[in-house]
Amino acid sequence: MRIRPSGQATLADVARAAGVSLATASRALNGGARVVGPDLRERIVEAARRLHYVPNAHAQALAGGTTATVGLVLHDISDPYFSAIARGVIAGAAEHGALVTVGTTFRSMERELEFVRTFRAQRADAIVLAGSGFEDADYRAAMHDELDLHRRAGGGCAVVSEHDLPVPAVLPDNREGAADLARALVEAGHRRFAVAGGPSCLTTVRHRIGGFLDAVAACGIPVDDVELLDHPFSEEGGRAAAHELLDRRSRATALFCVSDVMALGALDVLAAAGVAVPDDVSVAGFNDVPLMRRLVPAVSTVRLDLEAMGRCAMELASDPATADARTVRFPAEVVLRDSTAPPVRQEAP
Amino acid sequence: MRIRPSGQATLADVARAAGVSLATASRALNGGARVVGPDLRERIVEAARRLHYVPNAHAQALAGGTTATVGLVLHDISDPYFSAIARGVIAGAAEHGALVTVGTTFRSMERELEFVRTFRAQRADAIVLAGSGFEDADYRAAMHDELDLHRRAGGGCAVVSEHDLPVPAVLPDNREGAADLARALVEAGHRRFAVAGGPSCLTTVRHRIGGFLDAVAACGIPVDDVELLDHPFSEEGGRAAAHELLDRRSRATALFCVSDVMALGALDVLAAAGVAVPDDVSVAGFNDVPLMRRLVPAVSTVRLDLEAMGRCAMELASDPATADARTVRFPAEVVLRDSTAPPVRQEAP
DNA sequence: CGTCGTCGGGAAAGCGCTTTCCAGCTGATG
DNA sequence: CATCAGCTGGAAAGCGCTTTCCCGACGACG
Repeated sequence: MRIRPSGQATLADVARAAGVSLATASRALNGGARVVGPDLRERIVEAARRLHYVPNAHAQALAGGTTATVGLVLHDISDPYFSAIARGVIAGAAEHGALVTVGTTFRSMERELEFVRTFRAQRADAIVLAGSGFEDADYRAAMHDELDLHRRAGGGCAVVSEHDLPVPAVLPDNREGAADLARALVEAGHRRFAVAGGPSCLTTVRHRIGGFLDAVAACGIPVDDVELLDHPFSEEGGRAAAHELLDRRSRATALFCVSDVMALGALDVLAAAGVAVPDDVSVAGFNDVPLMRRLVPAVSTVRLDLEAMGRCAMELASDPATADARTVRFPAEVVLRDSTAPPVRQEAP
Repeated sequence: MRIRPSGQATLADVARAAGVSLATASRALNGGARVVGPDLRERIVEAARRLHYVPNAHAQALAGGTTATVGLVLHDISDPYFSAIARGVIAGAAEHGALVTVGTTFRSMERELEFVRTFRAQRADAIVLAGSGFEDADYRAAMHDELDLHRRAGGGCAVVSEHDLPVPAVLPDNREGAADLARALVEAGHRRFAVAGGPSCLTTVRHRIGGFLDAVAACGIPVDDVELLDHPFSEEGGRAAAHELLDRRSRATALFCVSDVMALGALDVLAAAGVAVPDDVSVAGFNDVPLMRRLVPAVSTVRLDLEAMGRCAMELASDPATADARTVRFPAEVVLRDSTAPPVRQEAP
């Protein structure tokens, strides 16, 4: 960005000021394997303070081969889903004394790959991919290569959510969670469903929809009767889905949104259209982002412990014992609140 | 964290594979000031791809003196206030081709200083401090020194919210916003106020409370009658404040929480205690974090364009012309929603 | 009293890259 | 035809640090 005239005191300056060699100064300040005489040590530390010495992390990384940096790739940091995960990752990294660099992709495969390359260039100790993977053969192959090279160079990595990559992964029970939700809705008496899903190129979306449909089918309800509303994986997408639902005068009694933010958008539109939730239609989301509990009606959803997942991903990525692709599953627990209820409308035949 | 056996292809490998010198390889891959013959260039790029060459960012930084990195210090990334600011900073940085490294302090002055030092060590191009500063002489002096050294070394920096430091700053109109809110409440008929504030060592808190009290006083209401509830600057703090309010059987008709997350906590407790909002007591927050609009009742607050503020801070921090301490003010706009209304309860004399 | 082991210190070799400076070549010019 | 720009490629000097290897000094020991 800008030219940086060094201006900073270097270790050589400190060594000179203290009247010792570079080696001694380095040892005194980093407390390496070797010990430095207490008197010299004192003098060096004092000189460093006097000169406002700050080691150059790049030089250290270059010379020492270590960085204490982890790269985190996610879609959008202001999305509560990702910021919860990020919190976990950052907390986990802090315990390792590492810093987290964040790349936000806004769901672009290219940007995702680019960030991973950048993190490789930074020689990040670990790379964590949050957010689901794309179901795209080229993307998967490219990402596979990148991560493979990264690991071969000694770096760790982990993904949150299904990526279908042979790397350590934190896997929420998307399928099961969605299936449980479906069963709960069927049990409550629902027979006609609508599903608002994001772009089906996202693995997470496919799994959640898949789990939901399978369970519905298992309950003896023809899957073809389920209305699929394909819209972006965002609040705006949720809005669009609700609009489509209204436009086609859907007779669905329950709407499953594959993510809470989509549910948020849908609820907004439904409320504006005067559709009562849950009386006219039940609505459920997925993730149990903090605010779902607080809305009126409180939104039914499927809970995931996002922060713990982030932390776990960080552990997996930094654990050298994870050379093999280990996998940690996280349970998804259905939380029924006020936005879902048995269908009450008398339906036409 | 771990030892990194290099394993990666280096520029030297690429040069050798292409049968050229280091210099040429570097020039071909970075498109520097000098041109490389198209045939050689092609050969080099091809070799780089074949070897999966990724430049070592640390070596580049060390040799070139440039990093394209910005350090962001904030309290908690999962707090919507900060994640909105972070989004702005990250977006701004992306436009400069820079990456953002995030340090979360959880409101610890020591950690804040430590992160700034770390970012200096990384030779970050810019350092952005989000979240308000602490009103602590030692902290201020230390931070002043750090930032001064950083800038003297050619780095940029900026702060969001009042820090009382001679560096570029993005200043929300905390005082005015709180004062406007106070006036609006007085106009609505309120006379007895309670203010839930975070620790008064935070500048932001002081300004918001100060602005509120000044305006109240200017309306002829004795400031001593305003109940000050001093609790942490968090949802938990908001809860505690509400509890205190209930415990002391306060007769306040309006509760001003200095931040939305505090209001969130307070509303939760009030609802649980059967206190009706706004009928029994009006509640207002500050920041207009996305979800405030969605709660029932929708929460009155003071809007700040957080993302724009983050973006602006990034610009200030990266603009070399900002050597002098420039300041950009952001307006704070009162947004009255359903959580505030004229007091209706007949009050005892 | 000579020798060996140990310990604190220094010299120097890189880590991987950018960039200056220099050399060789081409083509234009007097 | 000799000379001089004008280019393109290479050699090498760092950037600031860690770490290996070496060396001198000192106490212990035979």
